[in-house]
Amino acid sequence: MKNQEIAKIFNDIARFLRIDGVAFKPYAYERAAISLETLKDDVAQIYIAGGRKALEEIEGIGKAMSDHIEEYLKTGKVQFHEEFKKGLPVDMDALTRVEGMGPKKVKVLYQKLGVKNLKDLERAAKKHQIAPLFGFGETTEKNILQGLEFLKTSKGRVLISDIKPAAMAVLKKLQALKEVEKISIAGSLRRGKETIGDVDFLVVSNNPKKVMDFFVKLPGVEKIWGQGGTKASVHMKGGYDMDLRVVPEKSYGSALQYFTGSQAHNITTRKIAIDKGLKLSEWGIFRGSKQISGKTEEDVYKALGLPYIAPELREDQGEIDAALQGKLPKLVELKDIKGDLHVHSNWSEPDGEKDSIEVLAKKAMELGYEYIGISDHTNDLNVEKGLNEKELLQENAYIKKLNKKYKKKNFRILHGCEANIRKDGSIDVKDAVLEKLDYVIVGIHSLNKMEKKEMMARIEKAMRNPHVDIFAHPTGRIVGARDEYQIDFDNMLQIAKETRTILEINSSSRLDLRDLYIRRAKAEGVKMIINTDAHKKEQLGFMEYGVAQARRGWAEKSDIINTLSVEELLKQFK
DNA sequence: GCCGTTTTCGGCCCGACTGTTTTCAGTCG
Repeated sequence: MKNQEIAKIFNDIARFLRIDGVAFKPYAYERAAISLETLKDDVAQIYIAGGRKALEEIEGIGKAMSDHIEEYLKTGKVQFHEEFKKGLPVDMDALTRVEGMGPKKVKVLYQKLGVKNLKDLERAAKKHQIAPLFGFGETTEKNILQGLEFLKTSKGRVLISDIKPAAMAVLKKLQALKEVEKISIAGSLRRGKETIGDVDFLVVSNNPKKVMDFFVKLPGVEKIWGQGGTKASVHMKGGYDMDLRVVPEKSYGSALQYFTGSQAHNITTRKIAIDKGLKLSEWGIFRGSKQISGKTEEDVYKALGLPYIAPELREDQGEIDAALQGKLPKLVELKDIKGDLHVHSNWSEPDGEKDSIEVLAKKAMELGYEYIGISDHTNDLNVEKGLNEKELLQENAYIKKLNKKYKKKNFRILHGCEANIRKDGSIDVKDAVLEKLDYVIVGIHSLNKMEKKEMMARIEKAMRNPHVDIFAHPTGRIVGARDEYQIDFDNMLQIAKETRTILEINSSSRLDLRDLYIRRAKAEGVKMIINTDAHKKEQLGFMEYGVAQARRGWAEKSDIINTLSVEELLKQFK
């Protein structure tokens, strides 16, 4: 989609305008960029269908913005943007990634020292050319070097499942301190975002110094960026930062609300406060200089005339309007999940690291599940020694036998498979065999670079197979590693609806469907299932990340079929 | 540049920190 490309240009323009000291316009360009980024339709299609008039109906898009969009769609460029670039030919993205470097400093360093990229910046800082410059100084130069150092050790944004276990371990240790009265994780981790920049802890304490001393000496701390009266900041060996802030108890709620974000959500809540003659900050809600709220998050939202809004919804994506109208979804929860149907066993790799069906079942029972579904790969998947049809039937017989044992434990093992969708849309297992299984998952595992039309025909054919129940990782994206296939998601939803195919929310590093797609699937009434795609018993624990993604997609219990009892679940399958 | 059940003109979120120009600009979250 062109949406993201144009959004990037608008963000760029905003930055250039800021450099020139233009007031307010940058804000308008940023708003337009956010609006495009989160738009569900392709802006090119909108333009084709409704012309400029349709463009101007988009939130934050007026006459000038629609000029730019039209120009980009016709020529692939925006002249207004090109002019700016000519005036400041630097790697702005990289340079502003250095902590403390903003657009204006970038401009000064380019004009005075010819700094165009990170290498130039490092050279200039090491030669002490920066400190003498007007508006800079010794500390700024030192901070730039430190910022460059951090960039080298930083992994950037980290996948949530790579960081949350470590964050929870730290949380537990802090919780155990008697000096800690209240504590919570904040930031994007609390909102359940798929990638996390850094981990934020918020604390109420009767002895902040002691808590912070403990924090900076935690195992895994590689470097202490800073430690003050109310804030400590450290860099971890894992390549990410953790921040700890101590706040007064009377501001705990407003601070938690503030540090949880998102920034866009905060801006909107603060505007609501202004409309009510109030002022919202991390310190509380104020009427004049008098604090009227702030001890808990519930209080803060209440003072704004809103019900509590779950962190996963706080992205300024319509949650405030929904809250005002009393139409917030009742989000699905981890405890609603009754089983996991995308699990691989050692049947498909006897000598590998996978666990036996019995071990997986035991783990599922420990998680409080009522069922587990074994879905090994099939014929085509040589990498994972996919089961052939004979083996699949043997596995089926074995599971039937096992189930007799589990019956008195009120637990059931379901038998499925993760079959492969071939190039032509056919399935790599015969219908006669598929028919014997409790359910059938299909997925694309090769030839994922097909043209959109071909790819959609392939997917449609697979979903129309009368035995196919679940479409695994439907868009093919892998967070931070691979973009989605060339697909038409609206079309996919229509086919899923028509064929009653259930779309998977895969909890592994795929996180596919992603949040915005989940929301669209829900809107179309397409059912989904949250699976882990576990290849080891520990990975059954990934479920929480799929649930977080589902919640970010506004999904309710009724949208997710593995919240059903086993009898009801089986009725969902063809 | 965009927007509007208090506005078609006058607003655009808020506070902390840093360095330095000692009153405020730049940056961050």
